[in-house]
Amino acid sequence: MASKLWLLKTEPETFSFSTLIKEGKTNWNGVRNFQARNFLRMVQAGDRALIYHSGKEKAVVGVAEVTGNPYPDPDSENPGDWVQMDIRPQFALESRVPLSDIKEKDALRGLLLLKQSRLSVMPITETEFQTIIEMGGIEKGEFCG
DNA sequence: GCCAACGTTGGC
DNA sequence: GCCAACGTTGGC
Repeated sequence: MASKLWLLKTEPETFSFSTLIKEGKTNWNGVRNFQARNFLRMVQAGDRALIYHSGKEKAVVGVAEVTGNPYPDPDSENPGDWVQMDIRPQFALESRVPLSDIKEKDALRGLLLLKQSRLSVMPITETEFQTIIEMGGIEKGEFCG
């Protein structure tokens, strides 16, 4: 099964990539948006995700790996309806990629983030993923995909 | 601080 | 089922 690529959005004041690195893993939960949930259900173990900081930062800061398939979020009123997943940090970008740079890049014009900034889980293409991490100073092939 | 986009709620 | 009002989020 080919692994998929995602972009996960978080408020760094609430949860940041550096916290993820410090803790070594986290439980990605609390998604209460139908569209985001539908994407989250499509995530599978081994998928990778860019981590984007919204708010003051507005930049992609790193890459995380999904360590297990999504499972019910016990914090929700209807645990059957909502899911969560476990992720771990893979690597931080050498330089963060600000939203302003993303907007100027032709290859990233179709990025869902630009149209629906409120979506907390969204799919991205291989090209978009590669483009962003290269903008972040990571050479293609520098990590094991 | 403001506005745009989106989601939710409630009246009809 | 429609739509207005309101709340939330996020960017500027």
